[in-house]
Amino acid sequence: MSRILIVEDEKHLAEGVRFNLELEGFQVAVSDNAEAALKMLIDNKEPFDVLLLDVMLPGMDGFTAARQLRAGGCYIPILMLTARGRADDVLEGFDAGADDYLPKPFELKILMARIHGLLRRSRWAEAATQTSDRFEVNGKTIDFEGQQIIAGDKKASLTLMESNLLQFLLRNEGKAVSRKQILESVWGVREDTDTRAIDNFIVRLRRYLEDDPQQPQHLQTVRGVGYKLVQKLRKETPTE
Amino acid sequence: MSRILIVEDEKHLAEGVRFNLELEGFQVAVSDNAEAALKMLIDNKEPFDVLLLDVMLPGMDGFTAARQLRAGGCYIPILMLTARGRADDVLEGFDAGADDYLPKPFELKILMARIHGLLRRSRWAEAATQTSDRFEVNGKTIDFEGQQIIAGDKKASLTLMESNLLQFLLRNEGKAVSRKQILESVWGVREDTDTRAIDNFIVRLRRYLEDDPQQPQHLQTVRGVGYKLVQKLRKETPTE
DNA sequence: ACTGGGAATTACATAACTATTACAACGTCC
DNA sequence: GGACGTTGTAATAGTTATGTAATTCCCAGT
Repeated sequence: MSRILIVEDEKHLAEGVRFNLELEGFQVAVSDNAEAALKMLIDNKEPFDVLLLDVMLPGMDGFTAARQLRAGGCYIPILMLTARGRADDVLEGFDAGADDYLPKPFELKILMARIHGLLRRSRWAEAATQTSDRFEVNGKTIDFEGQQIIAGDKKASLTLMESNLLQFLLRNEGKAVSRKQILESVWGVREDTDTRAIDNFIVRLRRYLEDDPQQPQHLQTVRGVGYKLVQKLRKETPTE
Repeated sequence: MSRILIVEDEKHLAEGVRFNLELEGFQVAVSDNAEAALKMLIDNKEPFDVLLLDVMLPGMDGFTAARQLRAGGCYIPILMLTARGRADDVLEGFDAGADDYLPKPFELKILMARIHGLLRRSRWAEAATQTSDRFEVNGKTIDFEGQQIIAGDKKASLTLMESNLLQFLLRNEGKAVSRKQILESVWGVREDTDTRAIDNFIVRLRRYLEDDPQQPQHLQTVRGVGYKLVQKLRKETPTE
């Protein structure tokens, strides 16, 4: 669960917010001065996910604290809280490196929404780093970002067209797609050209994917129509 | 330079904002309805860095648009603009996936500050993906601080562009990156210029990194796409 | 109903083509 | 003078065309 650090010198406000955050399952720490908070964040022993930072503090003020954090290479999301709501304050807050700014008094629901917003953004950012669109066919992993098929410890790199065609087939998994559709979607060709290019690529893809390319189980041909990629083997009943 | 998409049906407001954003050097596109905007964003032909989204729009409203974007896997930072300032609206905005919320009428300076805030957060998130600035490839240590490659007891200093390109490739390790991506991210060029500058730098990087530059094992070319940096040494473990 | 010939379709190998890439050499600009 | 970009040319990998074998399907003829 996410951890939140509150830097606020008004005890009762801090505790109220802490109570409500804890109700929502957050881990909360409270500090009443910026210096101690900076130390906690820079030590990074207890990593926090969001910083609620009051502007008016005894000693170092919130703007300065934010600036020092950023200067020190700490990019934790900062939600600034302040009694003052003038435009210049907001501007200075952003300039100091705040991500969001909430004038006091605030509604609790709004605070919660904004905290959740910041956390969500962090999650997205994190997810973006490991967003790999990978597929599995016949125990082999198809990695389009790396343009390769990974089978166990062996890797085979795909060419551009192989990759494009396979992508199209995977998008239409389970459906039979006609040669015409393939030509239009993968090659961007509209006229009916008598070409056996597709067949050739199918052959090559089968060699990557099938255990026995002669007896394709996954990349099946649909005579008179085109091809069909299926993930699971459906039991065929030839005895009838 | 960053690109901003404005979705706003009030023409004069949209143009006013556009004018000011362009003054600050942003590339700006304006759409007067959510449907067209969604298409632009999902096509992703012209990637945008921030979305300014009005809530009250003809046809699909801003909340719905935001929800559809997030559902569609688009995590662009959204700054919602609305004439209404009631708490519930703010809450619905956040719930829909907005990152920030600005009630109209707003001060231009505030808008600018918030846009810059969102962009800054994106940059930080991107920077955070590179955990360290010391990497290993093929037994050679790449030290970006000192702009050099250390191979055993030999050191070779990297030029600026060599370093930038290598950094980009390392950040996308295992992924095939297109020449266009490289041009945009490393050179900051957006138009398709027919240049072979990249090839040349690849050749030079290969001389640093590969045992046999003719047979690149780590800095592979992906014909028709671009290049791919792989750490061959690491075992592929799909267990996560 | 069974069978075999022929047409249509698909499989796959090989050849031909061509866009892309490798890389050296030359300019250019600080 | 070093760093960077451009241009020229050779090499090459990827794609398409072509040829032929294999297969499926249809339907007449027995």
